[in-house]
Amino acid sequence: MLLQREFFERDPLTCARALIGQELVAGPCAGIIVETEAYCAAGDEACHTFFRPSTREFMSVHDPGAAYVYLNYGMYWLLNVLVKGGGGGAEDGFVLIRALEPVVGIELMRERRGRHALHQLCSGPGKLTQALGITGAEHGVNLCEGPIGFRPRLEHPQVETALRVGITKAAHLPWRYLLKGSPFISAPTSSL
DNA sequence: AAGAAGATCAAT
DNA sequence: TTGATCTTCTTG
Repeated sequence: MLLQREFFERDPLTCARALIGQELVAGPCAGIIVETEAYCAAGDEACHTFFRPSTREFMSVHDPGAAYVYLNYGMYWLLNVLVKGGGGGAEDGFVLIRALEPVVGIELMRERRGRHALHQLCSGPGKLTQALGITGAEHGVNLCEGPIGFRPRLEHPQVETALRVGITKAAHLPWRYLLKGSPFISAPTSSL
């Protein structure tokens, strides 16, 4: 059973934290989410809605739980989930899926990635989409219906926070969430 | 029409 | 530390 709409009817910070320890499933592959980041539609200069009209349009026409997939640096697909806590302001936004612990379909992930080591398969937002076969073709699809979606997994994971990775604007906000002690995260944590 | 910026990654 | 590579948006 996949996580349903009501899970994504919360603000980005709450959702980003709640997704840690859950499983991301994509067809024959799956992994435990060990790293996410929250982006808020209002008051967050790093969120695409701040400088991209097309992203604001995307938010307005899609339901919570929709996949927001975009090409970064001309090379890598990044997967977000649209969340809507209501109000159309800071309660709405996106959660970026940044890293997984590979669990199912590991051989296929290895083929797609061209890497063998477990910790090199999904330890970054561009890596995990490649490992799971997620591209722009999935942009806009709803993740509550499969074949891509989220499965409940860990009951009470220990979650840590840190600064978001790779951004220049609003870089001081501690909106990165990590599964405590996981060796599968994308980068060392930065101090707050 | 042209340019800049960008939520990355792997090789040097 | 650097190069690869392309979409979106802004400026002329």
